[in-house]
Amino acid sequence: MPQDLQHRPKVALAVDLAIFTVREDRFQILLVERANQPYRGQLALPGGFIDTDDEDIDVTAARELAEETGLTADRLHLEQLRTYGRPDRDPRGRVVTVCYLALMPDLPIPVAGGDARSARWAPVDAILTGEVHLAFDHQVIVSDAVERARGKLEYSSLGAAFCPAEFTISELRRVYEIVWGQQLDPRNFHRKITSVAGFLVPTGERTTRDGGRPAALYRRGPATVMHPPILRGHNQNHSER
Amino acid sequence: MPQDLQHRPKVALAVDLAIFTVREDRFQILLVERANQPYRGQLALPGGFIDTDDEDIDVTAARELAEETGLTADRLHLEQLRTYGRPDRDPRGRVVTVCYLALMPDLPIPVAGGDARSARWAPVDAILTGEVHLAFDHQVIVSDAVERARGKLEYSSLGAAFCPAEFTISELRRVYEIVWGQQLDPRNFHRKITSVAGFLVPTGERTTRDGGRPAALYRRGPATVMHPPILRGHNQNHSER
DNA sequence: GAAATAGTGTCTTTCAGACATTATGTT
DNA sequence: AACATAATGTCTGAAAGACACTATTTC
Repeated sequence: MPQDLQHRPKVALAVDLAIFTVREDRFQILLVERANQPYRGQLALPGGFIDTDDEDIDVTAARELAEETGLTADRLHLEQLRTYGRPDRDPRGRVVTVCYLALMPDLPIPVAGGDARSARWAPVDAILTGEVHLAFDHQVIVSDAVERARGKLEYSSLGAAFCPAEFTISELRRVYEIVWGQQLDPRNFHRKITSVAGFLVPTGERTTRDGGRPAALYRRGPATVMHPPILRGHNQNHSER
Repeated sequence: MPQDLQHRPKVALAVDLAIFTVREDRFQILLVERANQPYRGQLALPGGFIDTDDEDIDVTAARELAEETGLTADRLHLEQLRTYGRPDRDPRGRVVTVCYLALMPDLPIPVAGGDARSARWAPVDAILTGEVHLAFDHQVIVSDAVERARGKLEYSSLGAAFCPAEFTISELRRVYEIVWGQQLDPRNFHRKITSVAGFLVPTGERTTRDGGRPAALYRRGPATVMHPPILRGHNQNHSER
């Protein structure tokens, strides 16, 4: 049994990103059109192979996110999702990919990154229904990522990651409604979200950008977890599965 | 930009396992003593490099679990935890490891697998406190794995994964108490756990192995998620973080 | 004024937490 | 009988869901 790495089989390791936003009243994900084979011309998740040996994969993901969106990782949420390693997932050979989940607000010029590939937003529904087809096993990855993102809204302050730095309660509620595809009662949402200490910090400012009575502006507070969580309806299967 | 994998830098890919059980009234994890350098003689998580190119990493994890415990993966719970890829985590060079979390009941001869390495159970507390030191970054991995396991008990039927095929409500409650390090009210636990449809299926049998009045035996039902969840006390920080 | 949205309050039901009581076995 | 644990029931308080009402802006 060899003690060094020379005799170990090695694999190509990729990092892929599922970058979500809420844009034009829809829950959307950033896709790129592949410039090269395989799957040339098809849509896929942005990502790439790891190329430096002196970099944590979390850092690689953050760097690629910055390349793709022009945003540094400290400005938005980035977390590891899962690693996918089916041997047949890439026709070129064994490629294992570590996937990350990122949530970002709808910023003016999020796309058109440094990369030459053309990036675009696509509604997640179109992918989940199979209406839009993706390269590799990215369909499955998107499905997992959406489930993770939706679940996280229940107990974390991550909904605010889709909002600009300062936002109103209504704007935050709209994010929840769009991501979950479900209407929420404005009064109860307001009560629930403001009752969590440290979750939202009022800026003191007000805005009328949503029309009607001016709404108080908030920014994200230090608290990240909500306990107990907001639950999205009872329409989920409690029993069977 | 090359289209094949020949020019891609590759890494050695490992699979490590965090195998938990409840044994002798303690929450324990399976560790092995390393037979080779680096960290020879030190305790570490069981695992190894992927050696076949035609195998999903999930399958690799299941196979190694079987080698280590003698149990097939369909008998116990196995899920991917996270991938760790700090460049300095292995002194031999770049090794990325995909870690898995496994939960198993306290079986008669779980250890003494086919592998030559000596395996042993260790209380997780000793690792979390730093009392027991582990090789590589396995300390961090165990910490993440424990947090995942504890959290999963809140909303899933995974507590039963620590129990034998047939178990009483009290035995299941003891699992929760030991994993969470927290006393639970027997009456309330009974009410809560039996109220979830499809969670526990009564076998019709009874046992007196716990003393006192005979308790009904149950086995795991088809339902896997509990909604709403059982919460472990209010002693967590709801706000700060 | 009307229309729109923000924010507060109230009522009801559900459920967690605390705890009493009864049931059924062993010694 | 005493003892141990199982199982069911009751009470209370907190919080979710449903919804009425008031407040403050624009048009």
